[in-house]
Amino acid sequence: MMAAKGNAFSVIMNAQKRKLADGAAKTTSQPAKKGHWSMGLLSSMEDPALKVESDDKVVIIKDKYPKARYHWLVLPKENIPSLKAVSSEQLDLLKHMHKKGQELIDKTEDAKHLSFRLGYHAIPSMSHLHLHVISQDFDSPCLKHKKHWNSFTTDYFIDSEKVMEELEKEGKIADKGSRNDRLKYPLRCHVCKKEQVNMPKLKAHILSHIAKPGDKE
DNA sequence: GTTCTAGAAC
DNA sequence: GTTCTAGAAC
Repeated sequence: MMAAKGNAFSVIMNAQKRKLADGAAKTTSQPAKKGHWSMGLLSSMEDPALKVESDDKVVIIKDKYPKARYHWLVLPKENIPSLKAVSSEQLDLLKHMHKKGQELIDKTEDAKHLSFRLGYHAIPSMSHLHLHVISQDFDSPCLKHKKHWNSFTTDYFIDSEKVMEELEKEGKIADKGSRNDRLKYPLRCHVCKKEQVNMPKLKAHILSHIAKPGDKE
């Protein structure tokens, strides 16, 4: 019988493990270095297990922790840290990313009965510009917390069209840092807008909105 | 971004 | 007693 969950030894060891996890990155609060978790998309882009397709400008990967039945990321090969670094110069690139995402949806026969959204997070955790392409079932074991939910169902999630429109009109993307509070909004069904008391209830509820085989369109 | 878990909520 | 969430991780 090895150490179970709560004894003094495992408590100390787990605390130590956690320290080491982030400790590799910083000694003060400075820009994230290579190897820090926020740089993880760089290695994910080269992970054959995640890679879906690529061309001369972009790579498409499966999200490592998908929040729905289909959840891809479209990333430019060019190193663009975030929307803050995007100018008119990249408008064609953003259009191309959107087109590649939409094409992938269109050729995924199994997803024909699902709706999709393409968009960006207002304040992404991970560096390297990435366009989310995500089906709207949100049926996934990786969708666990309020933060997950609200990041895809409030205006913390900004449709790709809106971003491209703003870029075309303003020549840049205004800072969306003020949208951080969206992550703390109450849990609300994205289809019928009914508020749910907690995540397990929400997850059970949204299943009722997914079309089942045999349902009419 | 995830993991882990203390303490609140039930 | 079990479920669930929120905050630390330097």
